[in-house]
Amino acid sequence: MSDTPKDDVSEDTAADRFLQQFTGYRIKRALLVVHEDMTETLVPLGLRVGTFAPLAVVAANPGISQTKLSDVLKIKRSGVVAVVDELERIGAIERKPVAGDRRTNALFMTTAGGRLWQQAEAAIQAHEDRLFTDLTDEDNDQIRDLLSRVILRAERAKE
Amino acid sequence: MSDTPKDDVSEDTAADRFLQQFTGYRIKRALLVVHEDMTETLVPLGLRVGTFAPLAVVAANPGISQTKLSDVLKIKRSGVVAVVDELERIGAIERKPVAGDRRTNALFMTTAGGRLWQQAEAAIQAHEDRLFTDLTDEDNDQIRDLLSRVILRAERAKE
DNA sequence: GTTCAATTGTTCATTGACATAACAATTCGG
DNA sequence: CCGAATTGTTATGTCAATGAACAATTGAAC
Repeated sequence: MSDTPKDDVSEDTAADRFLQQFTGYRIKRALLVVHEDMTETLVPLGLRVGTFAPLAVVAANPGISQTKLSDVLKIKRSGVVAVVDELERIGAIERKPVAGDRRTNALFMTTAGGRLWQQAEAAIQAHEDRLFTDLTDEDNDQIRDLLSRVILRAERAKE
Repeated sequence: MSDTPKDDVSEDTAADRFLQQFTGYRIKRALLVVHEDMTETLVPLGLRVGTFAPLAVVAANPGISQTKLSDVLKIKRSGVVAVVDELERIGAIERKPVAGDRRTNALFMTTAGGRLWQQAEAAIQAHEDRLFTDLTDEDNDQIRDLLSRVILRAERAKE
């Protein structure tokens, strides 16, 4: 990546600056780099960006159902199946039957899954510290607060 | 969307808050809602989120090559082909041969494309104003500055 | 109680937005 | 001039997510 031809740097950055006048584009680019670094962080643990969040939710909500999980993650039930399959296949969580309702699966972390989650959480924390190290704690609070307000604002507008 | 079953609001928002402790997840959620609103904004004009940025770059850089466009957009040349195909098919831009190099395409906006771009830019500006209306101008400057620093930081770290 | 509607998890086909690899045509460098 | 590099292109795959249909099960009306 260090050998990128930069015969035209000024024009490149000018075009880049032009595009970044749009906040939406800026968010996309930010997500791109964060996603990439997060992938590198999780792969050694056998996780992906798409399995980290589900694992986090199950860790914090033992016995949660798949439908509930789909609500929290804002993805469809059909999408949850694949993710839960994967996490079960690597032995991190397991589906258990629920007493009063034979339709529902209750999701629990295994003990191995608990260890995995500990590692993953620490690794992601380090990843965020590393990625956002230029930012002060104040900056971090700000960016998170501002993003939250964007999310809330937009979701309220959808109703 | 207004009839979402909310029998369990407190737990939902708790789980949500838990997930949003991760800035990466927050960015993803923010992008999700922004992307959705942006789509609704662009579809009436015959554009998509994925064609807006290329159109913007061609508008600001008449005669740009596809390879150059792929650099600016941070996508591969093969991906540019489909996007340019689409923009050419709807009559917004056109490929023109370059004098000294028969390999290269120079991309230009058509006059219809110019009108389209004017509308699209105004529409997206309105979309951002609407979506970020809760935020002060200061907030907006901050969020954009912070995202930029995240992007720069991460891209520098990749080298 | 029975029956009809709703819920849960699942499968399958599809989409969107990319990436990778190979390729022909063309241009460039020594 | 010839081999290396560049440009656009095609074909193929991947990743994340969606939508539609489905069987099993549960809930509600009455």
